[in-house]
Amino acid sequence: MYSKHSPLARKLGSFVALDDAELAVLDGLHQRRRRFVAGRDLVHQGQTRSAAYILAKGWVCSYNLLRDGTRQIVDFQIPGDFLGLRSVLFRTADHNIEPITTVEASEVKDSELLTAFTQTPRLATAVLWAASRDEAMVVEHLVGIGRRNALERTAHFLLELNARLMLVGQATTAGFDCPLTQYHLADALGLSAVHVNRVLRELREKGLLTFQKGQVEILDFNGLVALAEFDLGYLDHEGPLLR
Amino acid sequence: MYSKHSPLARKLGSFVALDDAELAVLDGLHQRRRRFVAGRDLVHQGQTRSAAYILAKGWVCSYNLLRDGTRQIVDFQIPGDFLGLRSVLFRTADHNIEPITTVEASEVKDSELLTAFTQTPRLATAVLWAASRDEAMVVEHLVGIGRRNALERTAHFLLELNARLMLVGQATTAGFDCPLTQYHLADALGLSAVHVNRVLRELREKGLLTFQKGQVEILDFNGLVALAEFDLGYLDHEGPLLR
DNA sequence: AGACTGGGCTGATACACATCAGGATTGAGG
DNA sequence: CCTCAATCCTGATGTGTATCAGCCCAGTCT
Repeated sequence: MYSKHSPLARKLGSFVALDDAELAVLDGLHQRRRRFVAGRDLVHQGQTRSAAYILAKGWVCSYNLLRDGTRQIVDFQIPGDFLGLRSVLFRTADHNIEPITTVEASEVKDSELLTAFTQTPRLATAVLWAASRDEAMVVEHLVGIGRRNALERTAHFLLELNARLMLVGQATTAGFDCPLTQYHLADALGLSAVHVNRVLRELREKGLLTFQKGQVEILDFNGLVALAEFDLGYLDHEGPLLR
Repeated sequence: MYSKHSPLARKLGSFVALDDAELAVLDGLHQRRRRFVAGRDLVHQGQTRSAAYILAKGWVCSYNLLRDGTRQIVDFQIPGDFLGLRSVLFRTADHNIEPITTVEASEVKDSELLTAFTQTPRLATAVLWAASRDEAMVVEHLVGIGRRNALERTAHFLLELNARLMLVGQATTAGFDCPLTQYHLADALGLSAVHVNRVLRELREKGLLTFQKGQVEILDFNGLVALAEFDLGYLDHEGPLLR
C-alpha cells in the first residue's frame, strides 16, 4: 500500500495507518534532496541550528567523540531513518553524524517538522513510535556492551543489523551487503579493531558467519541466535496499533 | 507557573509552553494513583498489555535480564518521568521495571495516552521531546560503558544523576540523597559490585566525593567534572522551543 | 543477648581485551 | 610497473576488571 512512497512512509505506515492527507504531508517533507560524500561529517557535536534529515539512500553512523580521541558509535542509520532529530528538538547537536557511503537525504527544517506535527497529530504519534524503536535499539546496544562478551556482542550486533535490513528488503537470513570496516565495528562495539578481527575469525572458525569484502554471509542462523541470545521478536509487531 | 501541577507538567512545560486546556488534559492523566513497594517488579520483560505510568514519588530502575542471570540497568527514573512508554507503543515490554524505594505512580492506559495526543498535538510534541531527552541519557550511558574506564564512568554517572535531580529540586552541587546500593550501581555501570566498592573508595581517597549511608556528598565538583569529561550543558536548553 | 541479614569492604588470582609492532593484501593513481 | 594508502591479519605483552573467598558492621528479629 505504501510502496510508491518513501521508506519513511513505509516504516511509519506499519505502525499508524496513514491516510492520504497524512501521506501528503509526509511527502511534503521530502523537498530539498541533498547528497553527501562518505567520510565528511554531516553534523558535528555542539553545532547549533542544524537541520534534521530523512535518509533516502546509503548508510550513516552517529557517534560521540571523547577528548582522548576515541569515539563510540551509538547507532547506524539506514534508509527510512531520521537523522539528527534530537539536534532539532534540543537546538544543539550532542553527537556527530558521518556518512559511511555516499548518501542521499532530504533536509527537514525544524519549523516544517513542528507544523507537520500540529497539522497531523497522528503523524506525531508515528514519529514518537519510530523514536521509541530507535531508543529500543540503543538500549539493546547498551545491554550488549555492558553485559555481553566480545563474541556474543558482535554476533548480536550483526543479527540486529540483519533484522533491520530485512525490514527494508536489503537482507535475507543468508546475509547482506555491509559497507562497514572493522574500525566501524570496533567503534560501535567498544572493542579495538585488532580484537574485532580476532572475533570475526572466531565466528568464521565456528562456522557461524563470514564477513569479507563487504559481504556478511550467515552460515548458521540458529547457532548465531543461540550464541547471542537474540530475541527474534523484538523488532516485530503485529500491524498498525493506531487505525 | 507550572508549580501547582505535576512534576511531569513542570518538565514538559520547560519545553513546550502549555496552555490551560493542555494542562487540563495532562492532569486528567493522573487519575488512578497507585503505590508499589520496593523490590517487587512493576513490569516484566515479555509482559503484554502493560500500562504506562507517570512517576510521582520515589525512584525506579528499568533493566534488561540476560539468561545467565546478570542484568543491565538501562536507566533510573525519578519523579516526573514516564515509565513503560515503550511497552505501550510496542504492546509488549522489552524490559523490566523495579521500584527501588516505595513508589507512587499514576497509571495511564494506552487509549488515554493516544487520545490525549490526538486532542492536543503540542502535548505529543512535548512527549516526543521528553522521550528524546531520555534517549540522550541512554546514549550518554552507552558512551560511558563503551569508552570510559570504571572511575570516569562512575563519576560521570553520579554527576548525571545529580544534574537530573537538580532539575526537580532534589539536589545541589553539594550532593543528594541516593537510595541506590552498590549492587544497583554495578548493574547500571556494567561492573561487579566488588569493583564498584573499590572505585567509590578511590573517589573518596582522591577527595572527589563520598557515597555513604544513602548520601552522596560532592567534595570537589570541578575535579569530578574534569575527571568525567562531563558536559555541563547537555541537559540544559534555553526555555520553551515551541510557544 | 544472640542470631540473622543486607550491605559494605578487602586481598589474591584469573582472564578478557587493549596495546604494540609489524606483515600481507588490495585497489587507486601516476 | 611502482608507490601509496586502506584495510585486514597475527603474535607477544600488558592491564583493567571479574571472580572467589571471606571479614566487618549495623539493624532488626527472637
